[in-house]
Amino acid sequence: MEWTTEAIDRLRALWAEGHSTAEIGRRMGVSKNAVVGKAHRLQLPARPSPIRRDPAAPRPVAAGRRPTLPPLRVVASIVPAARREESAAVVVPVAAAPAPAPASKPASVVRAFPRMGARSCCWPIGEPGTPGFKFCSAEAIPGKPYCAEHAAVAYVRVKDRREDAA
DNA sequence: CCCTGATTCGC
DNA sequence: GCGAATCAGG
Repeated sequence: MEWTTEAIDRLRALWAEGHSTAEIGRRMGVSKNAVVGKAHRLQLPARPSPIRRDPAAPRPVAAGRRPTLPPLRVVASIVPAARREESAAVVVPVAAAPAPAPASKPASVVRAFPRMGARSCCWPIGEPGTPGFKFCSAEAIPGKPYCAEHAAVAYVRVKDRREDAA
């Protein structure tokens, strides 16, 4: 979005008229995030925020962006099924997945992937891209990519994710 | 689920 | 600077 002076004027006007950020976004053809972002930068008068932010509060870590987890890119490609699990978040042993430089499929990982169709646990053991890397390979729960032991770790309820991820 | 605005930070 | 991702609340 190129914030021309005209666009900024319009944003200011709509903001002053009390439209919601999403509404302003719709009218201007941008996302509401773009609107709030720009409004914030312009230091337009803040709206009453629905959320409570204790100023000196123990903010989890980073509100906006999660800490960068390049590993998830690699791991996600290893265990795509896990990402589709409803209402669940995937937890992966971080130590097991420090992504090597390339974000695109490392051949070593591809080679290490268990034969598709073999219902063996896909839980990564060791470091992807290193010689010792392998998968758990215990018998997986039918319909899940992991054995019972690792499925218990891999699938956590989303609402509980914060506790675990913290 | 839908919605709200605020904040962070990779780009 | 931009804005998606994420937050937290209704």
